[in-house]
Amino acid sequence: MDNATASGRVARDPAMVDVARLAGVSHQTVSRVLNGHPNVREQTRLRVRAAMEELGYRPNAAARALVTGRSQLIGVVAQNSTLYGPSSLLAAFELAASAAGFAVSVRRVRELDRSSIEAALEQHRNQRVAGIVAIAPTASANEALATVSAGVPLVTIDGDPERGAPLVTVDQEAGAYAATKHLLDAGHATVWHVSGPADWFDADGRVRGWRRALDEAGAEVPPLAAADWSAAAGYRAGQMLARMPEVTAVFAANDHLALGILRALSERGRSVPDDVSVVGFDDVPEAEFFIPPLTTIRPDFDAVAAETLGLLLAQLSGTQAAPVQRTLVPELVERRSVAPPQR
Amino acid sequence: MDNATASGRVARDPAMVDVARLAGVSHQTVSRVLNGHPNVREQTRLRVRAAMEELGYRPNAAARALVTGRSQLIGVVAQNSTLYGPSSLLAAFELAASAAGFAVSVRRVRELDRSSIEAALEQHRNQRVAGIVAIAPTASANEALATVSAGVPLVTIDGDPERGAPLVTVDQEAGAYAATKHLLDAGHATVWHVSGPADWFDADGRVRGWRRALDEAGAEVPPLAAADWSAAAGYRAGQMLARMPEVTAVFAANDHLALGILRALSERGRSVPDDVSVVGFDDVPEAEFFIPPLTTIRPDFDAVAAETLGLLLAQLSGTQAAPVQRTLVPELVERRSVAPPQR
DNA sequence: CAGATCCCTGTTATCGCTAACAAGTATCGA
DNA sequence: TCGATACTTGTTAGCGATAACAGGGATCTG
Repeated sequence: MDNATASGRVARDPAMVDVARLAGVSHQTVSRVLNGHPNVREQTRLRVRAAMEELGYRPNAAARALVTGRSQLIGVVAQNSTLYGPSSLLAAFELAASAAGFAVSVRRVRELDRSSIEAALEQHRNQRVAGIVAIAPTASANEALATVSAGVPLVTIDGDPERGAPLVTVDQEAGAYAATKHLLDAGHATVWHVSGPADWFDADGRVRGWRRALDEAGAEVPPLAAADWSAAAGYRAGQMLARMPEVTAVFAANDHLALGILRALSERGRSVPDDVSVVGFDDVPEAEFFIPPLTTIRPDFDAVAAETLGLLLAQLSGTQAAPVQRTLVPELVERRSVAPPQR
Repeated sequence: MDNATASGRVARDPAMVDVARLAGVSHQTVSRVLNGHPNVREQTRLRVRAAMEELGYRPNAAARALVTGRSQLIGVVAQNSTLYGPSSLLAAFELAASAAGFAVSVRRVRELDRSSIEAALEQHRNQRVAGIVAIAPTASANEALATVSAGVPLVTIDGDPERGAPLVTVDQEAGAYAATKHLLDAGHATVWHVSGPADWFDADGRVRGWRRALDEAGAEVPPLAAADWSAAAGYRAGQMLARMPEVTAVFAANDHLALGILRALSERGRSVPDDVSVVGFDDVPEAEFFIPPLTTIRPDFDAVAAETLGLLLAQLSGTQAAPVQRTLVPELVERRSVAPPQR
């Protein structure tokens, strides 16, 4: 019972053999045309292409993946968060990958713990993804990744540089250093810091950059205000800082913290930047419209995404055997939340 | 040349036949165990599971997809944006799908035009995705979707209710109505509106809800301030509104517009909420820390994601033949940006 | 002009799985 | 006790592509 009868119509989606039959060639020749193999006569190529067009032929990725053992899929493991940085990164990566002809399969995990990450990697490998990208900004996530051999090319974003695995990061320390130095250069005696969650590398790097800038300037290192990434935590920290007259400059670990700090300062009548200067990190699109417009540090997420894809593709093509790490230095964006301290 | 020799080791990843050999059954029985088929003896099931464990067997999704014609993949078409609403929605959907055992393949398009969307759908179908979710909040996106028969279950989010296709939306009109009514109830003679981009359904619905509330109250309908979704556009609109003494209440189409408006008002010395009341839409996490904390409308993105997945799974199981539409009503979150008008 | 070489194309085997059918054993009611 | 009806398992045949090899015709070389 051939359901591809002389009528020319087939019940199922057209496959390679259907195209081959219509074009009067073998399915192998169709395959060659599809994959751009050089040794096909021009005339044949045209005939095959016409047949594909006519039947609305669409290659079956599953069949191809089965025989080659590799799909045109890149797996991503990410945390379930709407934090600006990770979200932007992911969006940028998806766009870059789509442009390169890869689909991106995203697995969100609730927590970046060992078992969640392992499960996510497992499922990616079941799908026979060509490579995996892990957005792993915490220590626990990195420990988990270290114990798991992916079996496929793996690139980590925002991970642990010590691990020696392929990695793309934003240079948090350089950004924090620039932010702090900018405040010191404006004439402040020292700079206070409201930090992100302790187990994030990003937060840690920003603390280090802040401290290094203070050390180099010989400035006193004030106590660290530990927070998380939320505006709420920034507000709480800001309520403390606002009460201390000696606080004239604050570097917040991200823009949302800075927003909370701005409100706390405003509520206590401390003017920004006249009484207190504030610098953030991330340059969220709306930072320019905070009150006042926020001076901040801008990482280039598009560049991070592009580098990540590049590293992954290099591993796929086997060009790159040794692990490679790339670090991107963010830039300072000056707005109106910084001024010299008042006399 | 069998490379799975008596040594028990295989060069390639273990396949079903390897498990079968070790467990002393046929590969079909392994398949049955894997798929939870009922008619397998308990003892056999255990033996097979043990063999799977021992070999570290992992099913090959490509092979399964090839034979069944369907993968455990859900394709998503989304625009390349970091707007809070779509991003949150996507993250929530990814989490829900992961929990249900589906991978989510995301294709980002730069623009929601016909050819981009068609290309994205095309690639999803090549992957033999089980179903597709389109985040299609603009008219052009919906036109494109209407002309394309997906050939697989398709659920649209934020799309055109007129199309009659399966759809999940937030009730923009109800949200906007509630926001506007809240301001009128506070005693304002009328409410001005800064709207989102004209070709978005979300923006359109919010305009309609705003107008309906005004009409019902018999209030004058002031000219519409058309903007996009950005804080920058809000700021520009705010600069106009701040100059007009008769403006005492503004409903912004989203929180970031509201942020820009707040800054513009602040710059011209018009106090919120004393001189002007403002309501936003979205309830971004940091809205509580705007100056002042923003009264806004909160859509439940988790619920939207859950409904979407539910609709898709229902279509997959064939339970749901007729197109179904679900609408979720957002809630008002009262903060401090609304007060009665000054005497 | 014979033999080697290059192009182009076709044939066959295979990837790892599920579907469909077949067949053997156990359980049951008459 | 015997046929009917489970339940459990195995055998065979694809799914739609690529890989490897084979072979025929044209072109090149000496």
